[in-house]
Amino acid sequence: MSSIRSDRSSADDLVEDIPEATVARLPVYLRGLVELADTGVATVSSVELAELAGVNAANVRKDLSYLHAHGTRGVGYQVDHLIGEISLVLGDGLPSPVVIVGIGNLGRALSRYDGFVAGGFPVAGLVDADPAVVGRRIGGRIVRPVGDLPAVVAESGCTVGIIATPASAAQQAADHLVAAGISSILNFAPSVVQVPGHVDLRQVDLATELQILGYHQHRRVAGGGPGRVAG
Amino acid sequence: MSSIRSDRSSADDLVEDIPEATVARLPVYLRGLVELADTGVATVSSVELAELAGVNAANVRKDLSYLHAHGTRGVGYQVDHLIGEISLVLGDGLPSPVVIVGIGNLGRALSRYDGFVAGGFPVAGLVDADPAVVGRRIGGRIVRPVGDLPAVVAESGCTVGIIATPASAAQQAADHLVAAGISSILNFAPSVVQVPGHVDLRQVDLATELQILGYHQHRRVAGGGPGRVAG
DNA sequence: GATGTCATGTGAAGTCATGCACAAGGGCGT
DNA sequence: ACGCCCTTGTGCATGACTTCACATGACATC
Repeated sequence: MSSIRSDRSSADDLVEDIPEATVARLPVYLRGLVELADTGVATVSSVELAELAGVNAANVRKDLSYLHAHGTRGVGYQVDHLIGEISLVLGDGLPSPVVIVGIGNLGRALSRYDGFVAGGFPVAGLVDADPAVVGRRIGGRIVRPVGDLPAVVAESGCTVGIIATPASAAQQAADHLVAAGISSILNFAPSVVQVPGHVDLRQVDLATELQILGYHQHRRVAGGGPGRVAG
Repeated sequence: MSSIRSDRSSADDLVEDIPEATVARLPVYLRGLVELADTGVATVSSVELAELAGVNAANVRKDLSYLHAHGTRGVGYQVDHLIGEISLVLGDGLPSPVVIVGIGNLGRALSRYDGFVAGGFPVAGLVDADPAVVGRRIGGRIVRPVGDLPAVVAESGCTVGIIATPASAAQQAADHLVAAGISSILNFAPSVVQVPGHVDLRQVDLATELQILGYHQHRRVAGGGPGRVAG
């Protein structure tokens, strides 16, 4: 495993190439581990952690093998050590402030969302294109115009942008964020946006999720029923 | 393709087995297609649709081949026909009301989210465990106690539950929803919840998404530093 | 100190998804 | 009516991820 790509690096003993699927599970592991640590549990087996995260135990072991977080055979993994390793990999050592673009219903809710701060992602600024919204005070923060985006980014050194605009404004918002130097974007708008290759974009689409649920439900009722219900 | 699994059914010409990855893309296609239809476009090629959805063209064709939405060679796909087929597969013919559990910041935002109604998912009810919240009027709807969940579900015939509670209450909320007869759950709480096999559960986790972004960013800066791109 | 028990780490196989490349086929111009 | 061109539909190969199964290794007990 490590020998395969030993050609490069291994000088920096940091993460080299963690599969996306694994990366997506690490935060879930981390949550479970923190919970365990709060309960005073010192060690955890891959089976326990797997149960906590809702995945296969072998999967957990393989995932953790990508980090330098080795366990002890016959015992398990050390909870606090694992927390440290995963946090390190996720870049959680230093908090990354976020800026939220689009202060509508969703944007307001996100501004006040405790999970951001708790997860090391304090809200550094709020911007909106609507002059009627600019200047308002949301969760102790003043909404600034989109034109201030570069300034907000520069002041706070924030690196993550959250798009909470309507779909029609999402691409513009993304462009502004990219122009301001943001390199990671979380897009809540139901719209496909294009960004340069050096920018990382993730989509969180409520409507899509519901429609996927709708498919399975529709299928359960119509497709799985007796020859198809049809009402 | 059709001959492979002609052993069973083919009597019900409905969808039989669409890959998850395809299902996840269908809503994106649908959005693009509706947009095209609004612009008056009648036909679309797989290449155009692929660009609109941000995926590969062959992927689009393969995806659509799972539906009974065949195109015309040399021409492309008929936009309105495609819209009909995808809507049908996603069960979008009849709207599925949703009930939201947990009326905090996020729950309130979701209650007022226009995308739900537009996507055929009208909000049928709001419930919360906190007596201080119960009785309040949010977006024209009264918040009811969790105990009313079975009644709300029965009245509205809603089939989708949205969990917008804190993580600590998520499992309880899920249990209540399942007990009330809900078969599809969208969980916004940062917590793994267990549901019976006949219930479909999808996770939407803002903190996790941010942490995934954090990984890539961290990696770009720290891991990729000297000796690789770095800018 | 030897031995049994337990959990990790990983090779290997199986499953799923992606993308290329090309044959099949329909429409349009001449 | 013929043939060209364009786009669909899809076999196949590649790659990514998951899961099983087992050997490796550590700890505790006797």
